[in-house]
Order: sequence, then C-alpha cells, then structure tokens
Amino acid sequence: MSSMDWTHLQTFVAVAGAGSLSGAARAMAGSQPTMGRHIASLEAELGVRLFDRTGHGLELTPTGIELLEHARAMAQAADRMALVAQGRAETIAGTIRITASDLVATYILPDILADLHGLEPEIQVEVVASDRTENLLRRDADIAVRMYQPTQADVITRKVAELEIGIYAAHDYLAKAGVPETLRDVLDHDVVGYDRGEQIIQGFRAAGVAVDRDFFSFRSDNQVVAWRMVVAGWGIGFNQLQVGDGEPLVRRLFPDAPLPSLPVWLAAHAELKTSRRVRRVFDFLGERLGA
Amino acid sequence: MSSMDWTHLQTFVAVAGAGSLSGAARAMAGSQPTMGRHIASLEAELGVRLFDRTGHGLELTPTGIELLEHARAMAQAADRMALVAQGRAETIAGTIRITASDLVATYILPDILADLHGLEPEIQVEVVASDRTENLLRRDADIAVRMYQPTQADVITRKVAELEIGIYAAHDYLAKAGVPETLRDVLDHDVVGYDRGEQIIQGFRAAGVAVDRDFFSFRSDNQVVAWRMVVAGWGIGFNQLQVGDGEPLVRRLFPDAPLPSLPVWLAAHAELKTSRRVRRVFDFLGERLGA
DNA sequence: CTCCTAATATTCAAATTTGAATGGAATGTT
DNA sequence: AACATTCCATTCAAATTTGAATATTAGGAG
Repeated sequence: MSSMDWTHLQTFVAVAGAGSLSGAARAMAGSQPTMGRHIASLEAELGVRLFDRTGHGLELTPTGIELLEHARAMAQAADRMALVAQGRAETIAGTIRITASDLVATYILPDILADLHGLEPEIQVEVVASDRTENLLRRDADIAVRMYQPTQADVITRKVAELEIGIYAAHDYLAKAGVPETLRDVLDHDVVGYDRGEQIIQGFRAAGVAVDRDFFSFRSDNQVVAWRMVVAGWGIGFNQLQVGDGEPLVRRLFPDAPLPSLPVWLAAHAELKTSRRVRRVFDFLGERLGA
Repeated sequence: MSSMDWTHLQTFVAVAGAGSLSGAARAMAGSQPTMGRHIASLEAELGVRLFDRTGHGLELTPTGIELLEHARAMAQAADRMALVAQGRAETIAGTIRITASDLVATYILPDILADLHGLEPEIQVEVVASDRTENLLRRDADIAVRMYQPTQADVITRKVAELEIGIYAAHDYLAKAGVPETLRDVLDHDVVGYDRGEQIIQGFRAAGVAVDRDFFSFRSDNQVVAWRMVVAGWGIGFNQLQVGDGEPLVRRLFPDAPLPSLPVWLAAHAELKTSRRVRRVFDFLGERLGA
C-alpha cells in the first residue's frame, strides 16, 4: 500500500523551508536529531535522495525540488483544512455551569473563577451551589466539583487534590466555654456539623473517642451556614484548612488529630473531549484546585 | 500555528474511507485502538467533531465531510509525490506491484516472474490477482496486464501479444457425455464460462451458432475456478492455448473454430517510464509475454 | 594555519506511542 | 429469545520514538 509516513512529509516541508535540520527543529516542535531521522527515513522509503548535505545545512536535490512541489501541495491542503476547521470549531465563548458544594462554591471557587475571568473573559460562568449529585448527562451542569468520586456513565473524572480538615472554634466561644485539653473533652462541648458528618465521626472514632448521633448540637444541610455558626461562637466545628485558617475569628484546635482528608474530584461529561470551552475550564480548575 | 499531526490526517482519510476504525486498521498498518486515538486527537486538535459514533461504525458529521475534502486533496498530493518519487528512484531494488487476471496470475506469470527473480533478485514482486481496473494513478499497482486496452489518462500502454483461445473438455467428461461433432452440438452440452463471457458468445455467433444467456451451465467470476471445473469434468470450457494445451486431463475440441483471440496489453503510469525498476519489469514482461 | 561558528551525526535514557487482550454495546440472525 | 457477529473503549506491557548531551565535520575569518 502507499504507506509513506505523513509525519516525515511534514518534516520534509519544514526542512526544505528552513534550509537546515536545526532551523526546522526550531520552527516546528521538535529537535534536530528527529528532523534528521525523518528525512533519512523518507529518503529510504522513497528510494530517493532529497537533500545534499553541504555541511552548512541541507540543499535540495533536483528530485527533492520536484517532490517538494507535491509536499507543498499537501501542506496547502492541510492549511485550508485547518482554516475550515477553525471556522467550524466551537468558539470558546459561551456559558459554562459549574456545580460544587456550597462551601467550595462560597470560599474556594470565587478566587479561582475571578482569575479565570481575567484570562478568558468570553466565558460566562454559572455556579450551582449544591451537593446533590447533579446530572452531568442531562447538562444540569457542565462540570462538577465533588468530594467523592462521581460514578456516572459517560462521565470523565479526575482527582485533583486531597484537602485536609481541621477542628476550629471561635475565640469568643473558647473564652466562654473553655479550651478542651483532649479530643475526649470535645464531647462536653457544643459541636456544629453538617449532614454528611460521617467522616468526622469516623475520624473521632479512629482517635479512640466514642461519639454517637447526638454528637452535633447544631446541624445544617448547608456547610456554609454551619461554618457561620462556628464563627459566630455556637461551638466547635470543622472545615478545610484552606478556609478555616483564613478566618481570623476562629482558632484551630488539635492540629494533630487524625481527621480524614477529603479528596477533590472534577467531573464532566464525555463531551469534554471535544468542547474547547469545557476543556479549558476543566483544566483550569484542575490546575488551581490542585495547587 | 499549523500544528496538526499529519499522521492523524492520514488516519482520518483511512477511517473515513473504511467507515470504521477496525476497517481502517485493516487497510493500513495499524490497530483499532490506534485509529481511535488518532481520530480523538485530531478532533481535539481541531476542536471539531468529525464522526458520529453510531455503534456499528463511525459516520462523518457534516463538518467531517467538509474537512475530508481537504484531507483527500492531501492524500492525492501524497500519491502524486509517491508516483514521481518512484519514477526518480535510482536503485532498481524495491517492490513492484503487478495486477493481472487471476488466470494469468495463476498460470502464466509464475514462470515468468521466477525467471525475473533469477535475473534481478533485488526486485520484490507483489501480484494482485484481480480483473478489476486497478487505479494505476493511486498505485494500486505499478504495472497491469490486461486483455483489453486500458484507457486511463497518463497511462502508457503496449500491446505485447495476441493469445488464441481454445475449446476444451476433460477426457472423463467426453467419455460420459459424448464428443460433440459440430459446434452446434455444443449447445446440448454443459458449458463452463466466466462472467465476461461476451467474447466467447460472439465467437459462436460468428460461427453461425446462436447462443443466449443460458449458454453457460456454470459460471464463476474467477476464471481459475471455472477452469478447474472444466478439468474436473463439469463440461466444456474455454482457455488460452498456452494453459489448455498444458493440461493433460483435457482435450482440445474444434481447433479450427473461429474464436476471437485475446490481446494482451501492458500498462503503467507515465511517470514510471523513468523508473529503472518499473521499466525493467515492464520490458521483461513484454518480452516474455510476447514469446 | 588555526580558531570560531554553525551545522550534522551518534548515543542512550526517558517519554510517548503502540497493539494484544479484554469488556461491553449494538445489530442482525437463527 | 438466545446466539453470533461486529464494532468501539480501555488497559497495560512492550516497542518505538524522542531529545539532551556529546562527538564530529565543514566552512570562513583573522
């Protein structure tokens, strides 16, 4: 079969244009040895010498000149194709919907999204603050930020970070109720939690402190509300270090307590593969959340 | 800018042509996962969806159709380049592809090509046994052996021989069914033919024997299969004298019947008249087929 | 003549690409 | 309705390709 390696032809055009392997390597993404090998392979495949090695570069042979004509025709067709594709390509402009827990949506996403807006002003962003498993398939959201690995068909997931949890209480509260000396002392305090308190409870159990359902004296299905209660001095609560350490009204307790960390997962519909906009935001979130 | 991987484009053309990743993998040197990855990468590079995955293959999207046009233009330029390169190749070593009908490929070429191999051991030969009109332009083959004058643009042709046709039947068959006395008697016998039976039919008509479409009681699109049927004793058949007279199990009937002879034409692309290898084989075939 | 520059060849470990095997989904067939 | 077939997606070890570093070569200037 007519099995020439088209990559070699691509290199051929570049080398002929630049006049040297090194020059072509600079012009394309590649290195001088690679260019050299491509030309050598092509010459072997065709059974023809394309260049004379003059010492200060490569010079086309007459045969090379004639073949270059056709290779250039290929390059032109490729350019035309790229142009048409450009026109057909989905523009990056448009809206993207991101869903995240209210805590992440409130305390973490704003900074990141503001930066994104600076880089890609044409992308409009919509945030759905909710911990329900939105249906990515039905486009309830384009991208989801979750603290567990989403398990939906046709969904691409990527773990981007592992967030540590800390125990916090307001200075006001500690002044009033006293500072617990040991983890066990926490049982005698007011504790603020949110619905999914399981991981916190398990952390305490792992530390040898038996806790039960009555552990929390305040609950909310909204993590932000719960956190506001901690800051306001209701009692002892939990939060990601990133958020808790940034709040001057509270103080971190038991930095060495064995609380489990939370994984951060990004998820998007498989369309991500082809949508420039979704891909851009997905990668940006992955990069910034990972840091 | 033009940072598309041309290998992906090559795969694109193949997949579009084959209609499926697996088919393209078969047609090219490659595997189905590789084809899939190339297409996926290309779609990502261009920011465009080229195919719909239909479950039973891949179907071009409208965008894909438009882009394919340009990719095909590249493929054509690549073919032309390969053609010119073949013409300029300075070594005689290399592969040459010869297409011929299965009968010629089976009974006539082997001897000739064996001799060629003795004289020019550096030439690798590939035989495409087919009576379809291969595309010499696309280098489906370098040289074609045909029983009619090829009519393709930019193709050089040469008539090298005129082969006589004979009427044959197996001794076994004649003992069982009797020996026909006149051409007209043949109508009462089983006759083996192949698809292109027109010339045979015309020959009978020229001899004053009216025959119609039911003339043949066995047909095959493969001349070799038809001939094997004759040798096996199915009925009366036809073949070139060179082949028929070399088969001891059959006997020639009506040596004087006015059957038309078959011309033998060689054809090669005009670009190739400068290729030592093609010229050598072309001339050798002409010489040996003419004898 | 010798040094200086800019280029091509070579080497070898690292990164990328590949494909055999496997799983799963859809279609056509018995 | 169960089976067979065909096709695409995924996985992971293996083969290939790549590039940084280095050696080598050729031309030009002083």
